[in-house]
Amino acid sequence: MELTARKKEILKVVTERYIDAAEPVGSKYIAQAMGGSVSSATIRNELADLVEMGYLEQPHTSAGRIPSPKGYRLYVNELMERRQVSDQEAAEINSALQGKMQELDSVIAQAGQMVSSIVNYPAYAVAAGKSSVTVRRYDLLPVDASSFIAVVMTDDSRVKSQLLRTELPVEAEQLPALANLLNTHFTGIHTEELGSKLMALAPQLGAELFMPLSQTIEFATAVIDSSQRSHVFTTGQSQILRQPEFQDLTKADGLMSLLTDQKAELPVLDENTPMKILIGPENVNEALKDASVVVASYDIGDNMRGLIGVVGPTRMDYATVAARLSYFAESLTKMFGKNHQLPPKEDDIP
Amino acid sequence: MELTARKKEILKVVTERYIDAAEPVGSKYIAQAMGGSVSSATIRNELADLVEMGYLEQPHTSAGRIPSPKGYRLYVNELMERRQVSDQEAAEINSALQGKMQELDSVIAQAGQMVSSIVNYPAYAVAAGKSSVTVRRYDLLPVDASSFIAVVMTDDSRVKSQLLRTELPVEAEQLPALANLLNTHFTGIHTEELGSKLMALAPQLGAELFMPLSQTIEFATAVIDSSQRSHVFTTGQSQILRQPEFQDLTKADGLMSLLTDQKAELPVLDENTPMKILIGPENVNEALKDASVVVASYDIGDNMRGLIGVVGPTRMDYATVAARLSYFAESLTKMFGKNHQLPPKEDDIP
DNA sequence: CTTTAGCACTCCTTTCCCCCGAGTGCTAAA
DNA sequence: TTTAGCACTCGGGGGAAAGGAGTGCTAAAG
Repeated sequence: MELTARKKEILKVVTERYIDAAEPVGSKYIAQAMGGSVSSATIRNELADLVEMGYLEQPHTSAGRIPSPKGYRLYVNELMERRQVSDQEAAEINSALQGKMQELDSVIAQAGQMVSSIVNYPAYAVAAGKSSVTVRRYDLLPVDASSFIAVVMTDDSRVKSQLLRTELPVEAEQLPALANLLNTHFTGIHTEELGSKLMALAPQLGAELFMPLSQTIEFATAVIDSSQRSHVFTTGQSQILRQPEFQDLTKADGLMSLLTDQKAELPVLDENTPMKILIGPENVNEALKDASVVVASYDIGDNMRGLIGVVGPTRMDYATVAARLSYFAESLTKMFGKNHQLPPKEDDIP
Repeated sequence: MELTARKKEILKVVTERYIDAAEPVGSKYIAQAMGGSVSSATIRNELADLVEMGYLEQPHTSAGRIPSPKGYRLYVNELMERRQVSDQEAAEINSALQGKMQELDSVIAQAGQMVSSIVNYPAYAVAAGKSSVTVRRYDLLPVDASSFIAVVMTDDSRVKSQLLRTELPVEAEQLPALANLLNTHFTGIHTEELGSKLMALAPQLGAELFMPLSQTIEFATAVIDSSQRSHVFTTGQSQILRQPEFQDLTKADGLMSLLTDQKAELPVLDENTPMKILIGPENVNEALKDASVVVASYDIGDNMRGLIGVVGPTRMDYATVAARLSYFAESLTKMFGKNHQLPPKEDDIP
């Protein structure tokens, strides 16, 4: 059977109406919405076809129709009018982004919050880690006899520091030599090698040098780890309780757990994809089978990307969410790009 | 009317039964639970008294009784058997705490997670900030012509660092002098004074010195701010959906919002109080009026305290939660105390 | 071949009612 | 003061019935 223009129009009307009202849509409404050019009986014939073709579903015999995931997919791909954010929305987004230039993770988390409040669904923001981070440089600063500060700068320009306590006293004079050792042997290499290289060097060093060296390496490893790990921030979880489809506690529970305790399971985006819409069963995660996700990415700099996603019912307002989300992502890209350097990055501990 | 021993026993039976079953408790059950020494009719007389005295409530005329907040309060204060954590529980807690010695905020957030999974209620953890933090020391490290690293150490022994980009080139040779300036004029003073002092010094400095100075001060201000701000971490929110009393969506929604988007509203503990139980209407926050909170504090060192709280229905199992929470808090205090110094603290960005 | 009016039919939802039973409150006796 | 006895209350469960939105089919019209 062929998907005529009229069938598509009907599908569009059904989808948009269902997005709005969360109730099955009847033939009479559709006929009216289409300007009354055809009767409801004609519509009913078409509806039967659309059900047969798998674009619509019927909760029960005498109910109206709702879009199936396949129907949503077609709607999103072809039928949906790509909305533009209004000037007012754009102004709101821009003003919200103003002066928010803080540490990286904080900006990212706040972006999530803003998106959630803009679209009225829960949102999540991922600070994607670079795949392989190495240390570019070490500095050691004397504090007192039993402690010093280690400063580690990574090749993605993050700088982290920590106060380290030593068991044996360390002479302030030894620190430059130690730093020199670190900078010659322990820069530009991956985590695993750090340990082995340390072991290789161990015999040549006395305990009073080895200990602070190993502490610094341990710290550097932690820095790299946290730099590589993606942190996920979520907000607006309570929004899902306000959606009629999640009045059913079991569904809400699954989603809620996902959004609070299993954030890492939330869908991400492979490189080069600016935005993606995942509808119901298209999601891999079980808890998301009854939900949809819109996720977009933005550039941060130094080959790094941020991710921002919105979780809602399959019935979610894709046009609006997609428009706002992509505008938002673009704004973030611009914002990070403007200071054509990296933004002043700060340590990122979740 | 007097609160006889038997009345108290009845109140205890009712409370514990209700905690367990979440259903109103009838006179027959109580008579049986008390060993059958008295008849249900006698119990009914007593129950009527207890209702009159405000310790119990009756959902409707022909239903059993449930404890009122006042009843819970008496139960918690007097009747509840202070539970000890079992050896097994203690072992679990201890093993969970092993090797978790990471950065401060991370430890604290994890503590919240552990508590939540131990008690099966949502939990929150607060990293309480010190009231007035000042910078103890500055270091400036050269990077290249247009950037340098600022390292700031606060008087609560946190060390933070950031890469700062300058607009005008900075000579590496100027940095020590600049650091010296900072260390003489900008240590040990509060945030507000930092700015004014900077202004006072401005006329004496050229732009190529003033800019990096002011950037460093700005960074120091941010460090102090984030050090003073309390960060709240929450987990296990989805647990509340599993409580029968929160099947009512509106109540669940309020609590959920509180636990996800208004964390700052969660009750804290004034100094010197090791643990507190807040029952239903005793809570100030509207969303918590139908819930109870058990919150405990532990010592971190340097006069700092951490807070850990559990949110549940008023019917929550106070004895178990309180026992586990206080054991947990004590364990944390011990853990932080063991390294009688501060644990290696790391930068804490939420 | 498509569209349309007409109409019987389906099935969900709401409402009402009735009954059941747990539990009470009261009375009167032990 | 305690207890047995008993009438009474009230919420909850289970149909049955009414209501209504919407369908599917048929037959006629375009």
